[in-house]
Amino acid sequence: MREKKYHHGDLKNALIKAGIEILSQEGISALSLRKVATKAGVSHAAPYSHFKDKQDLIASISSEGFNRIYEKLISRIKDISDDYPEIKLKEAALAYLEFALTDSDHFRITFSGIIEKDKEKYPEYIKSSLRCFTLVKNLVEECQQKGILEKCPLDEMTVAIWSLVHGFVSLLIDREFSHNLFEKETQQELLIKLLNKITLKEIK
Amino acid sequence: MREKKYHHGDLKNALIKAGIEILSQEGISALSLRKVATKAGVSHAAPYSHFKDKQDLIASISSEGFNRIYEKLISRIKDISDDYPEIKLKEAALAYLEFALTDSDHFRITFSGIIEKDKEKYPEYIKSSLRCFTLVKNLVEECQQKGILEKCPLDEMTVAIWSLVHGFVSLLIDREFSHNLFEKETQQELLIKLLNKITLKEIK
DNA sequence: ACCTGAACACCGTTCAAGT
DNA sequence: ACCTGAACACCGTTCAAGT
Repeated sequence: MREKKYHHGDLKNALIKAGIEILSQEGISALSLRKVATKAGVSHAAPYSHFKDKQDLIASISSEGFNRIYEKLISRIKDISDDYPEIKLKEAALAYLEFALTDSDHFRITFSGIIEKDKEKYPEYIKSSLRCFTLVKNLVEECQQKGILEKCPLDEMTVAIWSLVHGFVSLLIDREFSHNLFEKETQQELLIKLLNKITLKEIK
Repeated sequence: MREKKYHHGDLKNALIKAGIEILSQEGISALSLRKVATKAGVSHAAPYSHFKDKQDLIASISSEGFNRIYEKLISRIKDISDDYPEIKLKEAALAYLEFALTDSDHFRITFSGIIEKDKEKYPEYIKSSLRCFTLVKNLVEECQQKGILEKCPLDEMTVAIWSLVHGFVSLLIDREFSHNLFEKETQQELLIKLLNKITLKEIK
């Protein structure tokens, strides 16, 4: 039972977690370094022992965003038979939508482009992002092999699928679709209909 | 030659313009009410005579974002014959991409969802946004009538097209696509290939 | 190595006061 | 009606100092 020095020994992760909690409770505009520090029970200058600046913390929060999306997709498709890649694709899209709806400010900050030019400075962010892209790519490849998706270059089809799903959920949480669009069908149903505009066989 | 009282008589628009300039020159993180006021040559409290708060100014900047997108699309397709709606659709998509690339921070703030729950409070924003949506809708309808796009419910196809294009350019300016994706083809070419995943006839 | 407290520049917002 | 200047609470960041 060794005593941890300072805080609980893993202040860095505690700060990331505190930041994500603030995002879900109070939203992006309330996310400040000082509030994150207070929430983690340390002084306002303590975060600077673990992060270069606020952007550095946001980069970590964004990486964790990709990690949570990855975990969510994986746990949603892991029990689906390889015989039905179109069901995997459908469930992955729905999981993506679900994350954006339930953790919308975390989703938003993950894709806020706040990293901008210095993206090379955040290798962990790149890694988490790429892992998600690869997951989608594998799903798309399975679908191509089973004749669900056209056999064009894999990267091209992956970008098409991701762009469609990402664009839809982004415009959705930004409330760009007028309300009467969802009288007849749910958001989930509409997303699947959109996917079916690209697939060769209908996903039900 | 009548003298205008205070400033130049249209401080409100001057503030919006100043904000957009800051966005293009220094980016979103540099956009502050105080800096906007200074740039327009007034005191830091002057904006409160024209905007309720910072969010209210951002709502106006976002409305202007939609207006500029609208003007850009219109001027790009106005000389194209009605016989080629697929060319109109293509040029509109390219214009959308162009705006996002050249004015990326203005584009980002327009879709930042900063309006959030109180969107009803910003009728001008809704109006500008809806005008863009309607423009796209008309293009999609023309394409459906000429057999370029499947004849499903109009709103459904419009959402599909807008989601695909919006998702692609959003992920692009957020640098989510790894660099080697664009070795063989340009961003423009890739966008058209994505569109062709949805169209019934190939757009060249 | 990790954290604190004081310090500084900057920000959003309010309000009494001026024209 | 429109703008100013002072005021206040809050923020990001730095730095000397403490353990």
